[in-house]
Amino acid sequence: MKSTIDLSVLNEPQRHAVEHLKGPTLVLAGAGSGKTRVLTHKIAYLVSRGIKPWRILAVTFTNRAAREMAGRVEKLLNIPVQSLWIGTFHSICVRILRREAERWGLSRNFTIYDRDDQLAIVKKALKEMGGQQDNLTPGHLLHIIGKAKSDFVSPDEFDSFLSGPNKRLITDIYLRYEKLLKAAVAFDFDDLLARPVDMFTKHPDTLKEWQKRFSHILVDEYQDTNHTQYLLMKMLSGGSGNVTVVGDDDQSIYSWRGANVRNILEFETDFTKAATFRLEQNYRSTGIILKAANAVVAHNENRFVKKLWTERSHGAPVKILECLDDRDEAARVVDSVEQEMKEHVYSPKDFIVLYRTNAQSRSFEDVLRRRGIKYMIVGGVRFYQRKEIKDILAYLKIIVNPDDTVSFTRAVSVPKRGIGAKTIEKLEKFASEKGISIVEAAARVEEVISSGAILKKLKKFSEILQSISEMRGKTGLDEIGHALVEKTRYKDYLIEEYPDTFEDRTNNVNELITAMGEFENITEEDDLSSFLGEISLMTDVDMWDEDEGCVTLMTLHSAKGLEFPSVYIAGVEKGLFPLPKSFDSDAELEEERRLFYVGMTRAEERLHISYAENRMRFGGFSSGGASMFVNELPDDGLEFEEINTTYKLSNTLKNQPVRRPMEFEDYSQEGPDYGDAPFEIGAFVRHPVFGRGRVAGYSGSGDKLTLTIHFGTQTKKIRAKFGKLVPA
DNA sequence: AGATACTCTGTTTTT
DNA sequence: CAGAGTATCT
Repeated sequence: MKSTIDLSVLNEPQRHAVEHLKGPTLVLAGAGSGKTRVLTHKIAYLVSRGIKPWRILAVTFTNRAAREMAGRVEKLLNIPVQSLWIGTFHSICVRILRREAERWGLSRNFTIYDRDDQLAIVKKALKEMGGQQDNLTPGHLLHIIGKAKSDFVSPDEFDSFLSGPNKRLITDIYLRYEKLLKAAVAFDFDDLLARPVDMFTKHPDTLKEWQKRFSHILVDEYQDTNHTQYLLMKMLSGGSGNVTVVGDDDQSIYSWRGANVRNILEFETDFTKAATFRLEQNYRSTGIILKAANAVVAHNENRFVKKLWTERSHGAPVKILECLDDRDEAARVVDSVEQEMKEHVYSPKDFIVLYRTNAQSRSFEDVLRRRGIKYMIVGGVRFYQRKEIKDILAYLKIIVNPDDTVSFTRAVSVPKRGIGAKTIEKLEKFASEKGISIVEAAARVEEVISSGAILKKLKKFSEILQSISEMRGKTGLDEIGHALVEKTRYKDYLIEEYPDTFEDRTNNVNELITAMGEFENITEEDDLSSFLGEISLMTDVDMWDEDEGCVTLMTLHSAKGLEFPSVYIAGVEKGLFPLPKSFDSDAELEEERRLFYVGMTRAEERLHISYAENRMRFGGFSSGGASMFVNELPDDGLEFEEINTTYKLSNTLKNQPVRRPMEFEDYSQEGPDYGDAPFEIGAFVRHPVFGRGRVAGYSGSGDKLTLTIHFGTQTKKIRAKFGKLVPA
């Protein structure tokens, strides 16, 4: 399977990074500098040099990236390469765990618990430990547990890993949590990574085999790996030492999830004789966009300083949209999208709207829908997180893993069967006494419960499970799905329970069944467990189809690794981005800034940044205004489009294309205080409350300026708090 | 066991 | 404001 790979399309550092086949390799790749290109070419190059595809392990950040990478490698090689090991850390670990389960004394039919499942377990543990203590919420506990697991803190070290008065209690809950997981034959997300590391430590012989298997390891987005992932990578590459990591410390945005930037910062000292390649030429963005992004991220202290450059022309200015409130923001962003579609050759799919929090999508959704523009929201309620989907999956999960109590509890209660907490508790107790699974306990219900009605209902439930179980392995997955929905009369349940939304929900169920039918099993597992394993690791970005012809909306986090001709970053405002909480520490604030940087560098041709003066949030509104990040943008190449449109016409500012937003404070009236004005006498201004006016005079100076403004017939004194006026 | 009415609480980001 | 959790009723 030899073919030659054309490396002439690469620039010099890219080519050197590709050709450097032996030993640890660090590729510091700035945004848009072609890191994916380096990775795909390196893989293809390795194969062309005779390395067997199945001896190459490539780790990506999302399943989507894995899929794309595989596609690009195939294109380069012009042959299919199914045997390549490519996927996220999580999906690769699942494959390893299933293969090694028996030798490691684990079950291969484990369930993967998502956050909701984890929450159920931790609540149970908390309850058993005497209920909730002050400030020890289930979410908080999960955070601690997750942190320990992603730092690879062992159970014995856990105690010293903690500090504070609740130390003992947290440890107890943690141990109980682990027990419950074990009893349910389930792994949480962090276990998927930690277990293999743990097992490789205890079983060096199996580790040796895997080390021998992988002659080359490549890791993408290395700046967002956590300690456990680092250990795993180091272990697996221990044999050959041929490990290539690619990343950009400026794009590290997942430390809250346990990612450790130190992994990339200390790679060179950690892997001796590491070769480092820097990719600093940006091919994605226009000069202005790149300059703006560079200027913003330069405010961070803790980083490798690099100089990203481009040969591209300057391009259009970065546009700042100042808006009244979130609805106004959505309207103006969509206005701008429509205008750009008209003026340029853009189609809906060329646009992306990015925001800090999922909740912000709503106002955009409203406007887009009203104007009949096709759009797609990525993230938010993920498909496999929807209630109706999780209901169906719960049945499938207990068929694969009858010990999965969380799924059992869910399945047995939808559709409502009149089986409640008490009954489930009894079954659980019986199961643990007899050493049988909870599903089996339900089948032997007559040994547990005497009540006729409940007995009958549980029998019926067991029969459904039984009949579906029998189909396993004999028919297509979609037929199993159909039968399940049929037998549980799930659609009737939806109609009854959700009269308003049952149509959407039914569609989702149908979509799930379709997905089951289309599922292609690439592992040697049975179809059902492999399907379940894969979809638990699926995210919305993985399913997103970029060719739909829609305007896309997603969070800044989800946008990592993507690029679009025209990008809108919404809600770059005080109190929202950076989130107030991030002022706790420089590290957090810098991460917010990197997130902004990631957003900016998604843009190829046009970048827009918007913020609102007021935003609807939990009932009331809160005031915002330009974020500190807006003020970090360089003056060159910015264009403000303000609430006060008359402003632009004002002669006094004709030669000042760049202006900071200014704040107004009106002490003479109550109500929203915002607006802006030049302080020259005679200038036109518009005040949100009083409307259009003309400056008649002013007193004071600096940021304590009082303007006298004629609003038609009435004259008002308005105190204006200016930022600074920036000369052209 | 489940429905209803109420309070509380919390609001990042996600493999 | 919405979703979760709790108390109280049927």
